Amino acid sequence: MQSQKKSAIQPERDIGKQLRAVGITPTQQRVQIAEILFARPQHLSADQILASVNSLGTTASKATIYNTLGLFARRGLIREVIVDPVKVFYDSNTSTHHHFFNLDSGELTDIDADKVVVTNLPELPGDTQLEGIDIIFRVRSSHPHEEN
Amino acid sequence: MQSQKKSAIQPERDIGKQLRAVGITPTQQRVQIAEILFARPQHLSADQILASVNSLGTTASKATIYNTLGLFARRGLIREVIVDPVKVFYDSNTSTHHHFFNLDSGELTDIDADKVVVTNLPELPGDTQLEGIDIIFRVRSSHPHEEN
DNA sequence: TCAGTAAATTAGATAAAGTCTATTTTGTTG
DNA sequence: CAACAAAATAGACTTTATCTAATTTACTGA
Ligand SMILES: [Mn+2]
Ligand SMILES: [Mn+2]
Ligand SMILES: [Zn+2]
Ligand SMILES: [Zn+2]
Repeated sequence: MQSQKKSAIQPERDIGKQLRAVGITPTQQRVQIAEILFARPQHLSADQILASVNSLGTTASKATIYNTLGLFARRGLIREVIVDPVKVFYDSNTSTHHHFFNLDSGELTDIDADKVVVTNLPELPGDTQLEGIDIIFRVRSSHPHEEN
Repeated sequence: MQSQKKSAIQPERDIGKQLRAVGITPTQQRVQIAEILFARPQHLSADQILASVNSLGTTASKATIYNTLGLFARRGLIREVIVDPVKVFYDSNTSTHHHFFNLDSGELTDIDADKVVVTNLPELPGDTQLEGIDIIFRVRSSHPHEEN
């Protein structure tokens, strides 16, 4: 049993492989960020991720957070969701799906792709190719709404 | 023909009525902003509207631009479109429709509602009411795409 | 082991969109 | 014209995100 692997769970290794699989060198910071995001399907802002990383042992700078999130998104490990005018959400659920966005709470919720069926599609503008379709159901918490 | 209306076109009056119809006092600045937006269906940023207003006779401050756009949106005269992470688009087309968003050029284009048919709708989360559905087709100008 | 190198991280400056506050301007009404 | 309310304004401020120049880390090959 000398030079054998330890039997303890090594999630870091797993994530390391996941990152290498898409050509990303798994640094300490990147692994931390990935661990947070990939723990479960969720929607986090850069700020939340920064806070989360720095609440654990290792810290990462704001610049690294943004660099890493951009890199992960370009490599398809996460998805950027633009629904809130003030900040981007990073979505660790990369399967095709849609969103409820609660305008009152700012909460973002997943909708399974098969819950929404789009039958008729428009033809694309000349010389463009489709990158993706975003469907957002904007909802309000139903208490008597004001206007003005 | 003494106290009769002049025969010249008076678009200001028209816009004045449109504003009053939704309970907005038509001030000089608001009318200017409305004239620019309502000239045709289009997607403009606050910055573009500010520049446009100030290139004409009357000027308006940044604060007034934002106040007015917010007011118009709340009263349903225009629609806010959230697709670009860095700025909001104000859409003078308030009929139900969807959008192409060209990620390369930042250009936003309308899609008639009847070009896209959504057959299956998800049930809303408990105690929320639907405010609207946004469907965005993200496209790229088709030249060999880079990654990294 | 260690020098050499490239990749990654970092602090902090900077940029841009949008909001807020205190003040002034404008318009209305008696 | 006086009194008042609504609207506009300058500029300070906040927040998200990017950029830059310097430092740190990690890998490679002798
Ligand atoms: Mn904003
Ligand atoms: Mn942004
Ligand atoms: Zn999602
Ligand atoms: Zn539109």
